[in-house]
Amino acid sequence: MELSSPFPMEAVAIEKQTLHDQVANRIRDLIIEGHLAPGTRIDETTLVEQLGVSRTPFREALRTLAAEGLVIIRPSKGSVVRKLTAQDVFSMLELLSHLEELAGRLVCQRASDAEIEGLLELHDDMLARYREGDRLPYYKLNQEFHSRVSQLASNESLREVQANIQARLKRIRFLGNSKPDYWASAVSEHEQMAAALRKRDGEALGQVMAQHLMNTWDRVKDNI
Amino acid sequence: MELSSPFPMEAVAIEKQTLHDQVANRIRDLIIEGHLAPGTRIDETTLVEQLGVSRTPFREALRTLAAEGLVIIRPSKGSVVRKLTAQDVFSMLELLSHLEELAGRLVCQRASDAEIEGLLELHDDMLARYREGDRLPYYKLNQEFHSRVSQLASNESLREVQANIQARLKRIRFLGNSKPDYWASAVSEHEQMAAALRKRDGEALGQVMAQHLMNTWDRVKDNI
DNA sequence: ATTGTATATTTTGTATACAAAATAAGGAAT
DNA sequence: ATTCCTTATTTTGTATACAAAATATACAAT
Repeated sequence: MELSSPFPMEAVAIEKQTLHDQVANRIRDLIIEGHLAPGTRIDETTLVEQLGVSRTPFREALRTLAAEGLVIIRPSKGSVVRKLTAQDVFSMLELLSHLEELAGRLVCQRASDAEIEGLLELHDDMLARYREGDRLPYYKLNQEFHSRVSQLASNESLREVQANIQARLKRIRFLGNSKPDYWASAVSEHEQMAAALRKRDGEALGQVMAQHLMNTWDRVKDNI
Repeated sequence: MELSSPFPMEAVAIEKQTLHDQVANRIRDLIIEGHLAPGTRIDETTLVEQLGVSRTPFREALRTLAAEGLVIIRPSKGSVVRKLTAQDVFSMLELLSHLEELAGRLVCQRASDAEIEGLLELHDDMLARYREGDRLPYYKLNQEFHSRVSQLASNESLREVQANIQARLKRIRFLGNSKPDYWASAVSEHEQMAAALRKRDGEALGQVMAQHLMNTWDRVKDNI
């Protein structure tokens, strides 16, 4: 496995995209960006028309989205955008915090010095964005940071599962960082992560990352 | 959430099964039971004929199986049964061991006395099957035991992820238990689990369950 | 024989057509 | 008006038909 490559995902993703995949991506975006609110019924006829495709690839897309947990298909009764209960979100964050804990420990064991260096640079970028108050770039870098930790843990299954949960939570996490005071504390947690990374202290890194996630829960729990 | 119900899964599964789901189940079985070996190309025309359905539900089934990680769809080039590399299996077991560790700890915190009692009974049954040398019933009870622990951890996301990984590993695990000496040591690990459960010692239970999985790796690693 | 190229065949992807549900609409009876 | 039943209408599920790739085959040139 080529772990030191900077773009392992992109390399495989070049595979020609089938219509089905494009549709899945578009619907996914609609859901994440809130154009299709949780609980909404997914109207095949209008959506199909809007996307300009036939029902066949559309329905295949729905199947994959259902498997990803973004959509619920109720046989003969249509599909709806999955609505997360507070309990759903808690269970995801609880699980995710343990996954990140594991990822943190593994990164310290398995990543090369250069890779750790790369993570720290990312962290510095984030900090700069925070100081400038550039919320969206910060958010993107944050995503990138976590997904890179996940990569560098060198456990493909772990990476997949984390990516899936992140995708489901995407909308909610964005919400969580929208209040400035929360932002400050999130940043300070990231400072701790960077410190642990520098020392390659897997135990500490794992702890902070887990804590970070459980704090996220506190931030969002009342908005669900 | 109804956690004390003995059959929460079955309750929702009653939902009328669409053809697509039946096909997915059948193909899944074919894969798990080894009738469709890893790496085999999935020939739509023959499979479709064999199952007596049209291509539409069949292809939808393939999509869900792909999302579950059992099948790989290469655009325009057909689908193949996913072949697990040693590294794949290791990454799954590494992840799974941490998930079970988490599940073990949570069960000790969250399950009722009656539920723990139920687990212990299951354990006794397993032991009886082991003494009689009834391999298949033991295997089934073992599956049941682990999936029940997963249930009683009261974290739906955790349960889903575990179930998915278990499904992917099913064939391999079956293999792992096929040698008698391995069986004995697996049983002794289960004894330790039961002991920890009786004391509600989450830490200990988590440790044994994780260890149990990593031993599984040792058992199977040369057969992949 | 080997390589290359053109053509035929198969396989895959998508659209449409038809069947079977489910839902909505329209009365009749109370 | 409310409930029930019957009949449209819409929506969902599945099969088939057509289009576009990919693969295999046949043959010529070297």
